[in-house]
Amino acid sequence: RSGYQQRIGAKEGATLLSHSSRTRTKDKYRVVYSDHQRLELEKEFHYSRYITIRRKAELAQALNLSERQVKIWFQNRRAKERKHMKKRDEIIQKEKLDAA
Amino acid sequence: VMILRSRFLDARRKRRNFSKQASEILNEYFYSHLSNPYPSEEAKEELAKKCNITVSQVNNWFGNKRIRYKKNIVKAQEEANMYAAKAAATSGM
DNA sequence: GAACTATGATTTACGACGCA
DNA sequence: TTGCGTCGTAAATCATAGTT
Repeated sequence: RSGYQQRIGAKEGATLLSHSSRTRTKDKYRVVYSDHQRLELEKEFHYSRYITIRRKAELAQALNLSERQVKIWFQNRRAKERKHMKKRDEIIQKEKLDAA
Repeated sequence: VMILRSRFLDARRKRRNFSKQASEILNEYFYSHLSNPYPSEEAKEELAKKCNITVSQVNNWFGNKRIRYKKNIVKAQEEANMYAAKAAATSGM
């Protein structure tokens, strides 16, 4: 799954400039979460990488975030973990310089 | 507790600029694929190898490059439009 | 060396697609 | 059909390196 069909074939410039119609119903493109919100989310993640429906509702309430934001935060957090894992063993594989 | 852990471990953000040579390779790819500056996973791996950086860094580089390139174009265009309008108003007087 | 700019990395929020 | 999962990304923001 590489590359989005919608972009393929777009004319130069148009590709980069056209995507401006992104919906984003939020007032701000993105908000910065407080240290407290981040800490609590991080604690929950440490407890379990996949949050339950119930805990999601409780956390959202406690942190004054929407359940959607909590859901997406967990998705992003797992993506971050995968990215770090990938980067770690990419570096390990780089120690193939023994040949050199 | 882990409060300062983020601030401290976030020191991963210690960075060094890429070598002039690596930047050259990345820019060559970007500008020769301006119509679709989205390298495939394979292309990213090849670029990473040639630049001696990780694939994540290639991803970061393209992400930053695309948005900054676009911003410069938009900014230049707005400036051009602003002066064009100003010139039009002046000559109109 | 303080101010400013460039640049690499990280953080929110989605769109597109997958699967149960 | 709903709904959460991943993947790849935009755009904003952060932190530091480089420049003036």
